[in-house]
Amino acid sequence: MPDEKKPYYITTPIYYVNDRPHIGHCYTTTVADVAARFARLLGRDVFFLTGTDEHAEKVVTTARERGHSPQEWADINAAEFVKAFDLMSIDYDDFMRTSQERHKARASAYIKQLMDSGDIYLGDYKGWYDPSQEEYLTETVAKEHDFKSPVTGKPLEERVEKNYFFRLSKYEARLHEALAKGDAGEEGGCRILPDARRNEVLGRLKQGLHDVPVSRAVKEGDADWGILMPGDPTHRVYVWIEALCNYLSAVDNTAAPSTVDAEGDRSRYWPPAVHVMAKDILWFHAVVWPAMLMAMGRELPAVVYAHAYFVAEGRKMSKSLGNFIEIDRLEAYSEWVVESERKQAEKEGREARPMGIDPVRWYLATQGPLGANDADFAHAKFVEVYNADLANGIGNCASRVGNMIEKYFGGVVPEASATNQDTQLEGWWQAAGGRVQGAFAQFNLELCTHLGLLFVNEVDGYINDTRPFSMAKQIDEDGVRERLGHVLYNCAEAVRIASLLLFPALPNKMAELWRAWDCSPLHDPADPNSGFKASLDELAAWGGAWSLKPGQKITKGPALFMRASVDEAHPGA
RNA sequence: GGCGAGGUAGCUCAGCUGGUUUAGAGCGGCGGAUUCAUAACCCGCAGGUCGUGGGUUCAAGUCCCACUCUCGCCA
Repeated sequence: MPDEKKPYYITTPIYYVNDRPHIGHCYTTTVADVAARFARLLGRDVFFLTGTDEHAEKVVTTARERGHSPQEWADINAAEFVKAFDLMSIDYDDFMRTSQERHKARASAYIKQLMDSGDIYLGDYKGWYDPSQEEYLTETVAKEHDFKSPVTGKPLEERVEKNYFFRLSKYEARLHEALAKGDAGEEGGCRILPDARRNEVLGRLKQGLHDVPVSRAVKEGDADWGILMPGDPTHRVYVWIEALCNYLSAVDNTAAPSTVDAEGDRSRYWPPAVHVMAKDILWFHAVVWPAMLMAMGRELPAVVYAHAYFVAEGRKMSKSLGNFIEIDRLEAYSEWVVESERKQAEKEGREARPMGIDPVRWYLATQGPLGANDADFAHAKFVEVYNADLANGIGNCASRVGNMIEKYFGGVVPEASATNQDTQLEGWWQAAGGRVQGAFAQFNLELCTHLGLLFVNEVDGYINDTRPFSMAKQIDEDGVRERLGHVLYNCAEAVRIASLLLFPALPNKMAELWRAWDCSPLHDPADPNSGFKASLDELAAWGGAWSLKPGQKITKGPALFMRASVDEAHPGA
């Protein structure tokens, strides 16, 4: 037992609370969840943070339109995210809401520290103001519209306003250094992944850094929403800056009130192992945030991972096309009862079961835009991947192994080979199992997951080679029963080990398998979010303490994943 | 406009510093074998001008140039 578990802190962005949860939020969060589950499986002391970003001005406006206070409106929408992540089987450790006192107090303290050190100063902000919309436009947008309001067409006003700025320019050299160290994998560095994104940041960094505004002037009649600049109630902390602070505020035990008093000491989690996000907010996370941390004398996140986007049926998702894949659509998939399951259930005289959320998680985790390129969420592809990996893969394999043990050995796990005569599967695992740690260290979740699937393929091949079903026909002949037992033990043990690697992506279904096979490595077999009883190297040791024991009962149960057909009625419409 | 990535089998992609063979994998498709299993699993097949045109070299998806198309980042 490793007595010292290395902390692993992973975060998603906190999501804009005015949004409705959609596939983008779910993707980022699922990726983080899969990573967190792998980390837990590898025996790490994991802290997984997600949450909502609530202090935008738009929240005030929308709340007013709907007849709510900003807080009420934020409560309503934050609850939607909680619900969505619940649906996705996300096992986060904390859900940070920026309107919570703990965050406001700590974030405020960070800003004050930066003001005291001179890293935040009062300066002049020059910009193009659209009086009709009461907002500033960026230089680009202003130029695009010929310095006229995009809405009313009236001329924009060039305005100067007092603003607080963060001295980003001061940290240019140190940022270069930190990113270089991150590339080299050195301690204290900050690594940007994937590489294509790192290059973009580096390229932009070369053009030099300007100080960035970190406040907005408080206007007459503004709602009391957000965090005021410490010592200056005429300015509010810009939401972006404040939002970034949540990563620190969630685990900080120095600012008041510290986590020691409120949540328990979480300081061991800093710095984060990885911030996961979509590429649009990379700059803030890879440059502004690390610079702020430097200014505060804090350690930097080890990895900043910026994935690309999901598109829908080959088309970019947009409001105008109205083709956003919202949470309801993912929920519909989880409730999909495929035809083959319906028929099978009828035959067996049981209730047909929906496929659950795991197939959606699987698709997101294995087909998602983890690299620099966008990925497609298409119904036909969903069905293809579902059939190939889940129904024909782990589902079918678990089913054929379970069936043979039930049929030939009355559902009792047979004796393992004592003679070491058959090491095909065990050998495969010994060769491949070690790759999991390395792949995880590179944040290569696809490989981690894929290794589980490869092992399942190996079992399928082994069954075809050894033909236990043929042996069963001569089971009364000398030694056949014993040999058959060995073969099936190997199959079952290999499937058990594979299921460990598949668990992070398929927590519900693998937990179901473990219940059926009476071998749950979880503290509470009924709860896929309960912790592991040991770490992977122990749990997955062939014939080790956590292996299947001869004599234990295996129940075949209904198939984990029944084949779907692109032709049948589906929830994609 | 500036900087960057890339165009390889129907689809998604591997192919590092040029020469292991007739350019690979997965999925789909096609054919075969098998029956423990979910029309599944296993085995075999895909003949793709490696975006276009030049060039370097004994030898180029793999280097150079031009062109073209797609995409990303930025102002």
